[in-house]
Amino acid sequence: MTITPYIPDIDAGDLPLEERAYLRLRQALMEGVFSPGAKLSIRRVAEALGTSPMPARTALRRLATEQAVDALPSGTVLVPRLTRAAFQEVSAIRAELEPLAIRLAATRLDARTLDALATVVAEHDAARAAGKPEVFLQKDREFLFGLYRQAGAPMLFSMIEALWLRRGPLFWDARWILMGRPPAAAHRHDQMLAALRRGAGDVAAQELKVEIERMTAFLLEALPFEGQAAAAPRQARARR
Amino acid sequence: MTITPYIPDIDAGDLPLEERAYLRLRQALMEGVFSPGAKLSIRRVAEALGTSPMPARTALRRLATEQAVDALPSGTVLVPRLTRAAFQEVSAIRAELEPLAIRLAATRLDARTLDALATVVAEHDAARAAGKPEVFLQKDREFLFGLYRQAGAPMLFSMIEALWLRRGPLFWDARWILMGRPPAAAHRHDQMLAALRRGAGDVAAQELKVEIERMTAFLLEALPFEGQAAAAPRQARARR
DNA sequence: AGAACTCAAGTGTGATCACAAACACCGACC
DNA sequence: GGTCGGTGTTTGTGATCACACTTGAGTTCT
Repeated sequence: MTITPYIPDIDAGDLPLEERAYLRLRQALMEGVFSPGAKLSIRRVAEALGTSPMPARTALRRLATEQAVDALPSGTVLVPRLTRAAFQEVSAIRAELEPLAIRLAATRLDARTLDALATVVAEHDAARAAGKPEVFLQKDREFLFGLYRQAGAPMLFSMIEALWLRRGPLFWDARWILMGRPPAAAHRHDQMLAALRRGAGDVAAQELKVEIERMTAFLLEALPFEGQAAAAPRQARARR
Repeated sequence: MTITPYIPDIDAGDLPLEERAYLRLRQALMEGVFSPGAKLSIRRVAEALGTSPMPARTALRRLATEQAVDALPSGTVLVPRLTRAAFQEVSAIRAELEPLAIRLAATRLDARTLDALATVVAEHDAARAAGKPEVFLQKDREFLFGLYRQAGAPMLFSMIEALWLRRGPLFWDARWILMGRPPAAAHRHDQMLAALRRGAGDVAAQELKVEIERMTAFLLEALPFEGQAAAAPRQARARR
């Protein structure tokens, strides 16, 4: 069965084709366009992108480097299927890095940014009330990354992005479950904003850490993880 | 002046040329073979690697993706020159991730591994006494990464590697300064091992965090960041 | 009928080529 | 002397092609 996935376009400026291919695939991955376990063949992706295989090849290799996709020994690329252990690992790293980003951002936030973020939280809650999981998840991302961007730490930012990227396919499956959580337990974004307004970066960071750990525990219960997967990284390949 | 740096070979098994190119460049970068600010042209790297430009191109793009090198808008790749802020950022991330790795590893260490690591610490001290900075730094890496590998967290491991990669060129310049530090203040590896032997992973993690923060503070004082490096730019051996 | 084999289509890899933009160098000009 | 402009080179990009390996379906043999 050869599926040719639809890959959403982006508002590409004059970027090189390779860069555009990379960004488009990245976006598609984070939005859960590909189902876990799907095979991403170079030629087929190129076809879907409307380019020659070359840009698709480099883009896929780059994604494999940051472990956003898995690469088989043969070089074939698969959409990762997070195991229980891998999910726990991603969450543990998030629980360290994202609070760090909050602490760094706390010293640089101004009132205007805080107000903008409060709006995002309101939209987030509205999306939950309206039963729109896509908007719900998007606003969640928007709030947190809006905060992380203020940290002024580009490397940290891209590392966090990579973690979310890897988590993407899983969260797409979990979107209904996540939105259905009791609001009281669901998010602490209001409390975080309040802490940040009074300059208590450490408190906000701790709130976030708790939120991540709580959601992780919840999903470990709620989600049916499959036994095996998360292909091993490329090793020596048999060649005779 | 076209310098064609010597790039050390690796014990490549059967890997594709692109993968080998990536690993070789990565290794060279971490060992400080390239001086900060150097321009890495695709064709020249390919020549030094003995391949066509193609594998060199993909390898450089991959390194740029994980921010191990800097990419100009034109696509040209430069060896990063760490600014003061970037060095602080890398250190702050290390201070979160590496203790996490220690905590994860603590529950999985066995006596044999601990003994092997104790040997590495001994060699580390011997290298300091003998005044061999290359061995000194190498043993330091060997000890810590030997520990991190035991964490059983592949994604965390490769993120830490990426941080060291970025820090590589800087540390090469700092090798004499680092080795000259008073031994008492220099490393807490013995204390870490002792803590791990009695199962106190949190204590070991805290030791490491303190070590990282202390070394960062030390280097922020000792290294001339904005101007040019103290040591004469290490010249790569001309090849041809 | 079940298993091993065969073969053709599909796959990733890497070299080569064409092209446009960026760059460096050197002379002419103010 | 310093600045500007033109020109030849070098650079990154992307398409195309050849090749070896993998894969899977169809066939044949036991």
